[in-house]
Amino acid sequence: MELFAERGFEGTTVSAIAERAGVTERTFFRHFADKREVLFSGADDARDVLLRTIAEAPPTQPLLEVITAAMQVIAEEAFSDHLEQARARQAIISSNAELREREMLKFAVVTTELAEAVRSRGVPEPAATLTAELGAILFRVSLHRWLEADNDRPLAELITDSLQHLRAVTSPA
Amino acid sequence: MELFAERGFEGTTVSAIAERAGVTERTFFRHFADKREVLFSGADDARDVLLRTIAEAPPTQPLLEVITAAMQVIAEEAFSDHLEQARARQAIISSNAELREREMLKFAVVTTELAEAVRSRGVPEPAATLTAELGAILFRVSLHRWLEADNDRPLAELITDSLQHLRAVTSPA
Amino acid sequence: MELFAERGFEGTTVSAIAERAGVTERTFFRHFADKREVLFSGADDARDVLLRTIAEAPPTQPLLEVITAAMQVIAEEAFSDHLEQARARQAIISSNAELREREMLKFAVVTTELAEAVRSRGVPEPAATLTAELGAILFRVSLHRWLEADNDRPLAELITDSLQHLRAVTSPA
Amino acid sequence: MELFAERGFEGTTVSAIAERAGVTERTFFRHFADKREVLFSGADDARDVLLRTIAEAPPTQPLLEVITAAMQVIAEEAFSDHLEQARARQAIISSNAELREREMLKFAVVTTELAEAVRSRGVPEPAATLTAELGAILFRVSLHRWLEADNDRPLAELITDSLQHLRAVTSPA
DNA sequence: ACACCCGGGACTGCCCGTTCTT
DNA sequence: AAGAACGGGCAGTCCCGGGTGT
Repeated sequence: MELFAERGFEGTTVSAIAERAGVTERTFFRHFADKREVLFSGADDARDVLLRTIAEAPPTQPLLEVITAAMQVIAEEAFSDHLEQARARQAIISSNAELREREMLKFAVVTTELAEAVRSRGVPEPAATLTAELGAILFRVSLHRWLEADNDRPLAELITDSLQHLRAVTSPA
Repeated sequence: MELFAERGFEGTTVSAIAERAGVTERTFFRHFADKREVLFSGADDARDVLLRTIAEAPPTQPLLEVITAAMQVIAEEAFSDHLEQARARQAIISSNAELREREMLKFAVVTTELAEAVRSRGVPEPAATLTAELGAILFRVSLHRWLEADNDRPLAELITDSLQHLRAVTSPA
Repeated sequence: MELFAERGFEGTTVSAIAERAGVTERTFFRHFADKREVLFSGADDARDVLLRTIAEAPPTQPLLEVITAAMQVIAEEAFSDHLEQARARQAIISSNAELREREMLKFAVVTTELAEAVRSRGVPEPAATLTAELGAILFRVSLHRWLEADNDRPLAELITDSLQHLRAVTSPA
Repeated sequence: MELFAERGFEGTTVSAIAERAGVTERTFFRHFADKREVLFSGADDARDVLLRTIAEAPPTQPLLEVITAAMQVIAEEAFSDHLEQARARQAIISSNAELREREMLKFAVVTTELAEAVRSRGVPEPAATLTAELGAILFRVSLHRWLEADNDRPLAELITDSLQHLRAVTSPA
């Protein structure tokens, strides 16, 4: 992270990272599948929490509310206390196309798993995929708003707010 | 494309592509920014048509309908006559993580431009971004359904259908 | 020069230079033999003046004095009014190994021509080459001292001063 | 070396060198920082010997003599038995501008370290740098004379001889 | 689990030659 | 004579993987 902040992602070679960590390049690749993965290795925990929370939700609750509630759980657990850190990380990701690609792939994988979770609650396709994708959008848009420089509202609140905007936008009138 | 079909994307070296095309590797990279770009270089035209169609739509029409209508235009122009080709292309992309990443980046770029187009029609944030993202989802889900092996409905129809599903999913009840 | 100052020599591509100058890359290479040459194209004038001044010196004068006098001429003509510019240029050169190499080659070429000029005044080898090399050293050391941040003595004076130091260093005692 | 002799330096590609050595291009660059370095990789040993010999010399000895003595040590150790080899190497270097540049850079680096060694024996600037540069010149001129086709005097003797010429040239009379 | 050595593909940058145009 | 457009070719760097030994 220090190196990325100093020289940027592209300006930092794997060799330099390994040296700073006191290991060889080869060892770096034993821990991370590739260079980008360094910035995403922590995300798996949040994903597990998300899916588990959804699985444990009461079966009668509307799906979109189940999902937003689960996202608010991870918002509290994994994000709320690390705003500055999240901003720094996002700044690095935003400055590099390859990292943005990877970020979207990560989101897409979770979205796919989310769709699977929705299906297993009895929703047929294409509604299940659409629901999961809506959840992903809500989280992405809310996260983006949360990370904006002039924001001071908590992430969980922004998720609720974004859901309301979403409903307003979707209504046919 | 032939080479990708024969040996897969990863199994095909740029050197082999260049040789087949009768040029040097260096020349390949003058025409395509990187190896993946070969599979996406045609998408820019569709994007231009999309944005232009939206810009020319009557200003009173609801945004989501403007967007879906524009997507149906490119569905007709750029997709409908190339189903088998699109399936082959999608099979290659789906088989490779790097290509899926690139595909999502392309979608994201268009989505950003779409949000800009929506804003320029008077919609404030965060509604503009949400609307653009909804449009992107609709297109992605519809395209996916269109490419499925057992599908025989036209893409434009699937877009309309997906929009209705979307509205059903979003309604609070 | 602006580009080199902003992004460094290595960080500046020929393509960027050409673009800034409003021409194509190919045209750049018609004017400069290679990228490094941009920083040395002005040096040829000084060299001509140096060699001409030596050729015109009275034949009885001691060689080392002829050379130092000629160097003081170009110190006045080509350097004295451009201290800050010379410092900026030197900072760029010093920051890059390839440029330092080229700088030394340039010096070496002049030194060879200088040796030829000395020989043509009747000095046999190896004295001629040694004399020329001494002249080159004097100029290099003096130039370096002149460019130092805390220096305020004129270049011509530093050349005289360096010659005295040189003599002190060479005397066998 | 064989390849350079056959086809010249520019006519020899790194790919050809690697192939002849039975490794890949990639491995070549792991051993040599760049193509030119092949011709200079042995010089580091001589440099180490030079600097160590100077460091071990009695502190009262005049500096220029310390340096010439040290150069005579490496003349015996590293050069005297390899005249033909040195001539072949020099012929390659002389035939190519890039190699001459690199040769001069190598000399300059050693000269800088030499100046540092001189300073650490109590000589102030600018005398230290001048002394080191004089040493470098002596070695270069002597080496050049040694490699000339019609020479049969040993390198160590030429160094002594060149020093005397240098003193004659420097004396004000 | 780490070290070291090598292979190999993707890319980029510099530089050169040709051809057509102005 | 100078520039635009296009391609060739080589050096060099980076990411990443396999093998092997400890």
